[in-house]
Amino acid sequence: MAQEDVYHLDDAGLVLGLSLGGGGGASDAARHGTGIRLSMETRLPSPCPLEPSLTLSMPDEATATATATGSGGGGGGGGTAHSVSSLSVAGVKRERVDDAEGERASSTGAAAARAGAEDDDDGSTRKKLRLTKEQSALLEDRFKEHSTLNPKQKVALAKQLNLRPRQVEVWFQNRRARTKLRQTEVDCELLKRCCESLTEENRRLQRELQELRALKFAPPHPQAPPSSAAPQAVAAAGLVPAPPPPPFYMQMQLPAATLSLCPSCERLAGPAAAAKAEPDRPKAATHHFFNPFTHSAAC
DNA sequence: CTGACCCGCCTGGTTACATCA
DNA sequence: CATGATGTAACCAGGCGGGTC
Repeated sequence: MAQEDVYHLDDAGLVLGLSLGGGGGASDAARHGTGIRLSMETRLPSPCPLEPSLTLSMPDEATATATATGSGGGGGGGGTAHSVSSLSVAGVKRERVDDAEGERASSTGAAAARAGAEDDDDGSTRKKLRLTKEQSALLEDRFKEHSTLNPKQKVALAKQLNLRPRQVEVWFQNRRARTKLRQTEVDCELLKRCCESLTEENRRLQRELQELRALKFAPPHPQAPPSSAAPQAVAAAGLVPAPPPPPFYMQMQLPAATLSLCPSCERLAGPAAAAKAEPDRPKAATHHFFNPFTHSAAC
């Protein structure tokens, strides 16, 4: 699924581009975000008050756009087809992973917790653990500090929470996914509003262009009052000093790449906060996950 | 130096289960 | 009490980067 719409209005010097993409064979684009991009630029005379240059994209746009030519099928290619068959081997694989975790986790606490978690497991159905409020609160606190954990931190946190390291790992994975989902929802809403604004702006410019053409080819009539539908042109001639209000994309003044949502307080973080670099990420965390908590200035 | 292999971690997507209205 | 909606722990396949040989 990929869609790209580019609107050209050359006579007015306006170029609008909106591309919505995501999965559809671009494996990394699908894996590293929704691939939603919106760009807009105008080509107007420099003294013109309408000089917006807006680019909206997902936080990890560099990765998404740079590698969007990969072969298809990646990501959630698992689907239901494999899931059915994988049920029979899930236990085996999980056991292998847990064994590895157990070896890495030298603490007896983790082993004890693991044994306790599997005590009542009959092997046919997976028991769903419900984390306590205290466990969730501590996990949230750590997630706000860092959205990823290195192995040492993971084991230490698991020990502290009396959980298996694997459980801590899964919790962080799910937490990142939830954060990203909410961020995507926010971005989509923003893009929707922006698109509506641009559509309206496009209509207005089309009308203005028609008016200008009508004025150009109309016979000269010095007594004629200025047309209200071509305010900018007439204003440029010094006749009416009232330009229309700036469109939505100009009111925002924020590149979407720097907009982020803090799931805790549901507020957007500004560009200055997003400009900071996350200092000490774990070694393998090279997937450009944007952590709104370490960057956010909104909360 | 380069390629194959392994390992650990990541992601998006899915499933299963608990909880609640 | 039954049921659908929702949240989330647990899982999967596949990809990537780093280390080793």
